[in-house]
Amino acid sequence: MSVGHTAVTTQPVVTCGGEREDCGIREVLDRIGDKWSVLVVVELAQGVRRFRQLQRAVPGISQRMLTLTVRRLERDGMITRTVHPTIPPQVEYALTPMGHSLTHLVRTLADWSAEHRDAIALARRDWDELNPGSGVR
Amino acid sequence: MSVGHTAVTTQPVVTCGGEREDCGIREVLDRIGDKWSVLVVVELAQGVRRFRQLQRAVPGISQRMLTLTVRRLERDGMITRTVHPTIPPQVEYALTPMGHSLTHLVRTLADWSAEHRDAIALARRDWDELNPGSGVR
DNA sequence: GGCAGTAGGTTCTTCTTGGTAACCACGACC
DNA sequence: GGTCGTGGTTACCAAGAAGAACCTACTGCC
Repeated sequence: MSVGHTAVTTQPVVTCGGEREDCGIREVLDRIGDKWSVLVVVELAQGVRRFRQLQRAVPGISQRMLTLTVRRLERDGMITRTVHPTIPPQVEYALTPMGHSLTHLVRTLADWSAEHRDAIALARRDWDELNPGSGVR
Repeated sequence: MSVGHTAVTTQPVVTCGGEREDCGIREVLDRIGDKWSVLVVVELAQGVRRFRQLQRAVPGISQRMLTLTVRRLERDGMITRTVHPTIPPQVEYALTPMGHSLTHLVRTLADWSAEHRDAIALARRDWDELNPGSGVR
């Protein structure tokens, strides 16, 4: 911003570590940014769970969404799926080490949220008062 | 809280800080989990930007999506929008302190992503080999 | 006069996400 | 014999997010 001989157009000050703009943020968000993944991970952080247990622990999730969510998490190596060939079949889901490291990340998110929740709610109220009926939400 | 006289069914081991399952994770993800917010925040972390600058810096974003994104970020108190009543009007976007704290969070996300990217890609390939044509993505 | 740039707004269409419901096999329970 | 519970799958559908294309109003440049 200050002195420049030939004008530095856009000097990267806080890049993401040498990568372009994106870094890998989009990848993470594509993975856990959906509606249910983090909730399932948080529940599995408490211990091994079966399908119905998960469904009951995550209120509002449908069978299909839970199926899709655990499949994706399994595919990404975040959880393991163990089938016991009993009748009726028992399927157990558990976090992998990588899935467990994800819980730390989730914790960071939660901490940030708790820290700024009030300020955000306040900012929203102020903004909504100044811009009534703008349709932004 | 601890010792229960009538059997504690599921003892929370890694709760999110006393709140239910959710904590504030969903709030954060609802805020930054969309396709563009983090990218705009990352770009603004480099300094003050104008509308067109942002649009050029975030490849692929449409005018409308950029408008919506900056409006929402402004509403949540993450960025400020300063209009200079010149002709043509100049509008400058900048991070607030809270928006800046968000960049730290984003950094954490990026670090986690960089650390586990390879392992995830590997897990995916293995899974896709074992489950061909399952339709999961 | 015509084009580019600036900061959007408006409308239309497409794509993705998530939800609902039905169905399966199998045994247990009543 | 009907229903429940288990762990799914499949088909269908509604809502919202995103994209594309057009519009404004204003000025400076050639």
